[in-house]
Amino acid sequence: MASDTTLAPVDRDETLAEKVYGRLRGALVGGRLVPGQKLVHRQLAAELGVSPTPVREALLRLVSEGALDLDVRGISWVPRLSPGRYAEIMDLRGELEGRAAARAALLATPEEIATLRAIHDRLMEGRRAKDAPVVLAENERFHFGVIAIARMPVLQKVVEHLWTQAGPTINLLLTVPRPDWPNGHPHEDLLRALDAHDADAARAAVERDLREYAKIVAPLLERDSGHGNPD
Amino acid sequence: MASDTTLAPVDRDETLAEKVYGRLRGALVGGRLVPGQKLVHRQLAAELGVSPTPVREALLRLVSEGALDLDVRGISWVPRLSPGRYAEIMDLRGELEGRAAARAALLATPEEIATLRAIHDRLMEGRRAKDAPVVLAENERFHFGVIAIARMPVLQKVVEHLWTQAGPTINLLLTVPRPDWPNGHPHEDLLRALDAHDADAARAAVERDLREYAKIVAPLLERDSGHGNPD
DNA sequence: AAATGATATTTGCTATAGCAAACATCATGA
DNA sequence: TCATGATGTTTGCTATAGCAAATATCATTT
Repeated sequence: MASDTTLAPVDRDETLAEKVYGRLRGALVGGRLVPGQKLVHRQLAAELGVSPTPVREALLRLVSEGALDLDVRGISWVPRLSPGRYAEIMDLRGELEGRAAARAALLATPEEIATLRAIHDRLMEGRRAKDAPVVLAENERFHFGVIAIARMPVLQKVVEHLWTQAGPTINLLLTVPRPDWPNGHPHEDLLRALDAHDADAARAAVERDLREYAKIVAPLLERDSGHGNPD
Repeated sequence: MASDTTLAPVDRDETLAEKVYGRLRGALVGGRLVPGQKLVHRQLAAELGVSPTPVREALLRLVSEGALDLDVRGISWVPRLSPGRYAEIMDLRGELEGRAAARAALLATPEEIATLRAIHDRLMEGRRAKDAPVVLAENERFHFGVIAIARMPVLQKVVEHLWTQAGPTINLLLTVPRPDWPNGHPHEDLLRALDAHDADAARAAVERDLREYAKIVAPLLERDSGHGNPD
C-alpha cells in the first residue's frame, strides 16, 4: 500500500511529537479521554517520559484539528460536544463519506472490495467477542478504506479531522448495548453496492450507517454537554 | 460581531505563535508565497524578530491544516497543487459552501443580507480600482459571511482549511485578466436567493461561483505543478 | 576537469530555563 | 464563619542551547 514503485522504503522514524500525537489521537478516538478532561502538557510529558516541547506540539496540532479545545488561558480540554455540534459533524461526515463511497463504487477493484470485506469480517468477529477496541479499529479502517479507494486525499484529511472531533463521544456509545442491525449491517449494503458499481446505493449505505450511528449517540449527548469547564 | 451579550470583552492578546500564524496564512491566501518555496523557521524567526519556537509552531499548524507540505526531512514547503488536487479542493468547497448557502437562505435576516451586500459592493469597487488585496479580502469576507449566517461552525473550520490550501494558487489568478461575468456576478445571484429564501438557488449560485473561478485557475496550474522540490 | 573526501554551516528536533499570569493554599482579621 | 490577603506552586509561552543529520563549501586526488 505504501510504495508500488521502485526502491526507496526507509521511511524516517517518527519524531517524538508525532508519536505523542498518535498516542493522544488514539486515546481520543478510542474513547479513553473523557470530555471535559484537562490536558496539561507538562504532566503528560512526565508521564510519557519526554520533554514538554513535543507534547505541546502534539496538543496544539490536535487543537488546530478541532479535536481539542483551547481556552483563553491556553489550557487544552477534551471538548464536550453539544448535540448540535455532534449532529453537524455527523452530517458532514455523511455528505463527505457518502461522496467518497459513490466515487469508490466507480473505481473499486475486486481486490480492494475483498480487502474491505475482510476488514468488515474482523469487525463483526470483534463484535461477537465484545472486543470494543477491535471493533473501533476495524470500523475506522473500513471507513478510511473506502475513502482510499476513492482516491480523494483532501477529503480524506477532512474526514480524519472530523473523525477525531467525534472521537471522545464513543465512550458514551460503549456504555450502551449495540444495536443488532435488524436490516443487516450497512457495511454489507455498501460492499454489495461496490460490487455492483452502484454509486447511489453506495452513498445511501454510508449515509444510513452514519445516520443510525448518530441516532444512538445523540440522545446520550444531551446529559453530557455541559457548558462550563469543571475540572 | 464578537459579543452581543453582557460584559466580558478583554480578549487576551494573541500569542506570538498566533501572530506568526496569521501573518503566514495571510501571505498564503494573499498569494505572496510562491508554490515550491521553502520556509525555514530560523530564517523566518530572524526576519520577524522572534525566537524559532513560535515560528515552528505556526509552520506546523499550517502543515496540519494542509496549507504547507512537510518533506521527510522536516522542511516546510509551499505546495505545488496538482490540477487534480486543486479540482478536489474546489469540488469540496462547492459542496460544503453550497450546503452552507442553502441553509443560510433559510436563516438569513435582512440585516445579514444587507451586510453581505455591502461586502460585495466593496469587492466590486475594489475590482474597478484594480486593488487586488481588497478584492481578495472582501471575497473571503463574503464567503465566510455566508457560512456565518448558516451557523455551521464545524463546516466553517473545514472551509477555512480548504481556503488556505488553495491560497497560493491565487497569485496565478492575478496574472490573468479577470472575467467580466457576462451573466452577472454569482454573488448577486446568491444575494437574490437569500432575499427569496430560495435554498436551491443559493446553492446553485455558490457552485457556479466556484466552478467559474476554478475554470479560470485550473489551466494555469498545468504548467506549474512540478513534482520535485527544486530550491 | 571530474570525482572524492574533509570540513564548516545549516537546520529540524528535543530539552531546558526563565518569566509572568493564574491558581491553590493557608494564615490573618473582621 | 467568612472574607481578605500573602505566599508558594503550577502552567503556558518564549527564548536558548545542544545534538545529529543533511547540506554546502572547498581542497585534494586521479
